[in-house]
Amino acid sequence: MKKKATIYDIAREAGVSTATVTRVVRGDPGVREATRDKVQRVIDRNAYAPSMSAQNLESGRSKALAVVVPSISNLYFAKIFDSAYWEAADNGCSVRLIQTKDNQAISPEIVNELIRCRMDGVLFAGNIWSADRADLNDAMERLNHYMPVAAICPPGVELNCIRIESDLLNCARLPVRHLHTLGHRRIAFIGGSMHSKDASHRGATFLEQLRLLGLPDDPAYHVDAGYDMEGGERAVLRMLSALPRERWPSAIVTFNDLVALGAIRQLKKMGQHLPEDMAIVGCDNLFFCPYSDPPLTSVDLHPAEMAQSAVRELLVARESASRSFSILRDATLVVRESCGAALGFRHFDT
Amino acid sequence: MKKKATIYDIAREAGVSTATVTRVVRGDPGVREATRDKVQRVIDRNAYAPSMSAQNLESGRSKALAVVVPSISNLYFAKIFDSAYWEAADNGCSVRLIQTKDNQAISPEIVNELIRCRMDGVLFAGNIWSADRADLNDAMERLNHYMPVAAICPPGVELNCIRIESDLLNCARLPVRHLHTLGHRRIAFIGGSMHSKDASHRGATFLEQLRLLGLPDDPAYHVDAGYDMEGGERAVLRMLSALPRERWPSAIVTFNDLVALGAIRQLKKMGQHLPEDMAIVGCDNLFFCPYSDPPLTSVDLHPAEMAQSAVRELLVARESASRSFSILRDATLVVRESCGAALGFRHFDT
DNA sequence: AAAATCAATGTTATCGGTAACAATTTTCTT
DNA sequence: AAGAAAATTGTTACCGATAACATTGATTTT
Repeated sequence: MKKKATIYDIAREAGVSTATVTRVVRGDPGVREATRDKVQRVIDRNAYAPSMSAQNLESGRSKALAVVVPSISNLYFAKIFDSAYWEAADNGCSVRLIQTKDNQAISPEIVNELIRCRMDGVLFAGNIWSADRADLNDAMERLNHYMPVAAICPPGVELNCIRIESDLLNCARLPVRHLHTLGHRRIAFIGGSMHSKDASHRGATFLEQLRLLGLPDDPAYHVDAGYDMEGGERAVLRMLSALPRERWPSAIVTFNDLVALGAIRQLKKMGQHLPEDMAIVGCDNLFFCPYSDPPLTSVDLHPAEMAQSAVRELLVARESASRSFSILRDATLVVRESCGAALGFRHFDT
Repeated sequence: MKKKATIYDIAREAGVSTATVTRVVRGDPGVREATRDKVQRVIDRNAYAPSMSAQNLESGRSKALAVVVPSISNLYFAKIFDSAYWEAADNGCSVRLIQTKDNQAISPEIVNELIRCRMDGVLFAGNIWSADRADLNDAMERLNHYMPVAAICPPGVELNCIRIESDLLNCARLPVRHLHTLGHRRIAFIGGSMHSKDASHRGATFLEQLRLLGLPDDPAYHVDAGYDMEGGERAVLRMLSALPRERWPSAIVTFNDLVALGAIRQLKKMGQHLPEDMAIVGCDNLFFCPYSDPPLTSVDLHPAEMAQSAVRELLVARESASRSFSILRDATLVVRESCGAALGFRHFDT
């Protein structure tokens, strides 16, 4: 590897001052054509580009945001990052991706890293709010010294930052109402881990909807399913094994599409026909929903739009002072065949 | 936002020199307990952490790698990034994700950005090698001034960098041989865009395998399918519509699992039973393969391991000089039900 | 008690770039 | 051609941290 060129190397080799090199690099006016050419040739020959560290140090700004997620291999978070990435790029900002090791906490190490990088803003997605309150407040406090903070979180969470709220109310209401309209009366929910506040929040909202419609909220219809396919399979097996056939639900609302995928597989293994014997609704509207068998009805929380809003607000907050407010983007139910809408109204309460 | 604290602020407020602050931050020995406590309190009160820009400038190293991919929403690239991220983290390195706008080129802007950031290394995934040769060599040349370069690419590509080769030979050979063993004689390939060298390389390898086994390499069995589900649907429709029923293939090898998913849907629409009427093999072994209907047999190129190797080599190359060599990780065929292996040997050559 | 040793802390040049201003040319006036 | 104005180009302090070295003060040695 050749020695990395600095602006001094370029200036010396071109026989000009560093200021002139800067002018040429930035395309500033007020440089004689001949000088510009001469300097540009030296720049090209050395593959020179000004060091970002030096620029950031000088300007005191990084022109970079951070997005903190549990895992980018999770399509939901990938959508969020992707959207944030391009929205920031449109505004001349880069985005750094930070993954959390333990899958949930907002650790002091991460806070430190964010501060060290002097980010212009940070967006948290994934359930940081289930961390210990004191730790969380402390982290927010520390971060707020240096940068605006945004978080995609359930409604009503107390967080001293820009809150982009997931529409968990509709996330539970839309599928339940839809299934109710189709004639379903025994509706089950297989939700994420009950240890997560996010998941239990969804579970609570789900139960509330059942009660509003006067439907049975049998605890046997509400089981922990984790966040993935295996969880979905196990949850269905556990739930149905524990119930006599005549008390089986006629519809299952799942925590997300992955859980739904697992649930579908397990139901098929148990000889159920979908959607005739059992309706299924997922959440996140991932790319494969139209391609599952049957095509999966799913709630779309519009993660990309939430991320876009978050980035916009962060960029605004860089300048101004307002730091704590919330934004909500309504969820949408995307109806496909797994909920059995095409079958028309039927009364499932045998 | 409070004024961001610098090491000078901390030093002044604690009544010590900057050197002592640095010592406390790093936990260096040789600081009196009382002094350490005093300084630490000021650090905590101000949520101070040393500026990375300043550190990088001083040390001349960024301790950061870059991973350049077309889109992180693509699960294959997400796996690569994820793996690179943690492998780098284990070695005290961070990883920056860069997405390419046009989905394939290694643009001068990206090269410039990489140099500006003074990355310690860069890993390219996605088909940069299909760019114009002159541009590509130029970009490599420029990058090599500043950092080691690695690329995940097809075998045999001429690239002046560390090449982590995808095992495209087996990627075509394994499914074709397997299907042949099961009795299939008319095997089709619906591949990525024919404009991409990667895709055409796979197509060529596929045809070669057919010839080696003495199977027909009818051009009608080889159609462009893009990279996603829609492409798979269209490709199947186009291929089968153009053929009389008796010349339909009995098996289809697809470019990747997404294309396979689309193909499966289209085949079902056309009334085909899978895998009895038609065997399908995908590629990438994505998470949903066990959950598709039928569960999808797929080739695994082990992207995570490739990324891990790439990062290791990049970290080694930081120190040493060797810069151009290649590594190959064998592909694996993961047999599930979509290829009909469970049905036993049958002769499909009606 | 003076000298030597060691522990704790301070000083300063430096990294690569930019901003603000200073200095030098060049071009234009009259 | 002298002086003014405009166009180029150069100089230097600074951004925040660290390394290398310098200094101070305390403790031990003789």
